[in-house]
Amino acid sequence: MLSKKTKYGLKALTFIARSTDENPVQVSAIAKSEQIPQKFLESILLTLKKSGILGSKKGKHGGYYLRVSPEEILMTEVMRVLEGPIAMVSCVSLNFYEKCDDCADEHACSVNKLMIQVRDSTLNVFRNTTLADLSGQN
Amino acid sequence: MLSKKTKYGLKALTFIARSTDENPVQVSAIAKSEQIPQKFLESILLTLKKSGILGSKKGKHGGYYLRVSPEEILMTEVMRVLEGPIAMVSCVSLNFYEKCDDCADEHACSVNKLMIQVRDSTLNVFRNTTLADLSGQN
DNA sequence: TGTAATTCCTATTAAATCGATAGGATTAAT
DNA sequence: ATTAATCCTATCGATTTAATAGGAATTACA
Repeated sequence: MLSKKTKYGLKALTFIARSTDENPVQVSAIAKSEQIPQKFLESILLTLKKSGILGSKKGKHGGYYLRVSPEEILMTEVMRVLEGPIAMVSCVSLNFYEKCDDCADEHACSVNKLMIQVRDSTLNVFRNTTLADLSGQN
Repeated sequence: MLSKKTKYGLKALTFIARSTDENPVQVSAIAKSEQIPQKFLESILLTLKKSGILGSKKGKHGGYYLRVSPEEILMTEVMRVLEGPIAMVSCVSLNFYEKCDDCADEHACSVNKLMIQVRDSTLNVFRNTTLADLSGQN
């Protein structure tokens, strides 16, 4: 299941992408509009900032903004930052690979084979979807 | 992430599908071969039995067996029994649908749109994979 | 220069879930 | 009867998740 962190993060990014204002978007505005607990949202946007997807301005009239245009923000990147590995088992993860301890030979493992297919089909979606698609700018 | 329950369950089903023995397959044999805690595996196989995928025979020389041939056992069914919903959010689940409380209009929700695509691409894999594929009988 | 408004940071908590274990009841073969 | 297997219920510890709390740092602007 998708974590609320990811769900809130995606909604927030969509909100920011849709904003036409000159000024950066404030956490309070997003929280109110999207019904997200503000303090929780703060920490999520901070994560997105540290990963380089968002930029921020502190102090009065501060807030968050996209560092690049929505068309350039791929779901692969967003999902990895918010949700972690895209693969359902780490032994088929491209970016977070780890060997299974209970599995001698990966290539002989039936779960491995299945999960590679799931990973690839999911990746195919995320690689072909940008924030612009989410925010309806295409 | 895939739960260990599902991972163990898939491995166990594969093991049973590969068994050429006349007699049903015993939990102890699977546990030993696949390095799965036996008591945990017991409860997993029981779940698979209650769902109708496995049959069982009690008492001495008892064990578990497939109720239909591997080619007829779809991953959609197995995954739903072991892991639950295939969708990442319940508002796009076909078999476990639930409305989001924080979301007024589903069709206007950017997360919803994205997760429908992920669901469909994952379903496409599970609908086209049977236990026979996992156990290498094709 | 002071005050208000905002992001930034750390710690804590409550609840839920997961993985595993324990102990025994029930059933069937020999 | 005895043995060996599934079946059933309950519990436990660890981890993760979602959220809250409190305040430090920074900036705009009067």
